[in-house]
Amino acid sequence: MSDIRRRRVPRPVREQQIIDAAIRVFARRGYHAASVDEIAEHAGISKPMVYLYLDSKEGLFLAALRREAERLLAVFRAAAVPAHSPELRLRAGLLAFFTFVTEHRDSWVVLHRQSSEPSPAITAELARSRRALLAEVTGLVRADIAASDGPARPDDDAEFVAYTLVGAADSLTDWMALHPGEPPERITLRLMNMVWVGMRNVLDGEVWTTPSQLP
Amino acid sequence: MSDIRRRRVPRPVREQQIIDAAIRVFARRGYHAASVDEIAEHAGISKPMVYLYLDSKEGLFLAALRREAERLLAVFRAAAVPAHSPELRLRAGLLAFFTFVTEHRDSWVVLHRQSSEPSPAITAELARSRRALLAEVTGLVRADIAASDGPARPDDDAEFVAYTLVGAADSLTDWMALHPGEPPERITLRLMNMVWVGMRNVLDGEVWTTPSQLP
DNA sequence: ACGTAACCTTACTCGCCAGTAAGGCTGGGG
DNA sequence: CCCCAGCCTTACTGGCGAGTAAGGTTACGT
Repeated sequence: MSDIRRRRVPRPVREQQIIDAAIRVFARRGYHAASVDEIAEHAGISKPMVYLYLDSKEGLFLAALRREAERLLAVFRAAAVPAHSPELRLRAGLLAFFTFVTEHRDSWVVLHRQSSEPSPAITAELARSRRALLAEVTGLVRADIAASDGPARPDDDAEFVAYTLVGAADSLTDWMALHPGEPPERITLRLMNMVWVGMRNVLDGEVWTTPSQLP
Repeated sequence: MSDIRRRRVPRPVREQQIIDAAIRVFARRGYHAASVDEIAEHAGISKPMVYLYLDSKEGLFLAALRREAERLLAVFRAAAVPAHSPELRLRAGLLAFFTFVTEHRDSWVVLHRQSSEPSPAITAELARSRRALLAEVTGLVRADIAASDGPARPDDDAEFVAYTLVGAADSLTDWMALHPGEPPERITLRLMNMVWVGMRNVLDGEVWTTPSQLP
């Protein structure tokens, strides 16, 4: 788009352009249906360049995956700093997440909606990135437990809560698509509202009991 | 496996066998990487039979999708009957869901972990099945609102709660894989515990407020 | 000025797999 | 007993797309 039609771009720049294009195409078509030719074209380049710089289709996908996973994790970590109280850390983390998804929808699609791909390497990398996020949230929850006065709970519980939170946030990602007006702040607020009290219940070992006898 | 090697199986039976095989293979490989040949082999048959009965690879996938979506929805509906109180309905529904996933893991993988497939028809069908589940849950939540004494809440809230619940349950599906011993009953209990109070908060319009000033 | 490394292209090969043509079995109804 | 409807097979075609061979072109350092 610049005035000078920049041919002959240096490698590091071109690599990022290729990854940018890859994310767009992978998000739209999925790993298998995406063709390297189409990605090359989006990057304003021909196919052999992709192979020269990124080795293979799988290598390209992995590079894209890693870059975006890194981005998301960085944003989350930067937001949920230990300076805040547990509640505010969680709130900030959720807000950062919803904001990221809003602003980088394609990245999110590639990051999350691509399971059951053939290559073990890809499956592994996908799992790794999700685990990293889960670990971060689990850490948050555990910190909250440590700060609270209740008895030490088994790790299982922190993990359980983390899975619930991440899954809920993930699904609300779809809800956002249905309500384009809704700002991330409102979604975060509602989710906090819904989840905060119950979290304390689980972590304090309080048990929900069936209000009348079971059938 | 039976004593008589049953060649020449009647069509309706064979169709179900093909769909059974398809679910196993699609779950393992994903839509694109799965080959019709492999599915045919799993069904103890040759490829043209698949095309004769199910038309195309896409038709086969759609048939599998529809059958399993139907199953899951039926199980959920049967459990969450209106006879119970809202809480017990939700509990029963969640329990049915977790039980289904435990017993039909492949079906669940095909049903949920297959987005961003090329064909619009498949994307549409996948979305339809998820929407059906969400609609069911939203209905439950709405029924709960109606039963409660609070002011009429906008529909948005019921939908929001439903997305949260479905997403949480979905993600806990992964948690189950990590904790094979855990029975569906315990998972359901914990999730109810975590979510029930907060649900009331959201539906009653109570607002979580930041405990100290925001950064 | 000019060589060379880095950038980039056209024009292939080759294997895989969806889909099909052409016809062989077999068993139940007349 | 015999025939035909419905079950099933082997053996193809055709195209798509990952990966590559072979070489052309620019710009930067000296």
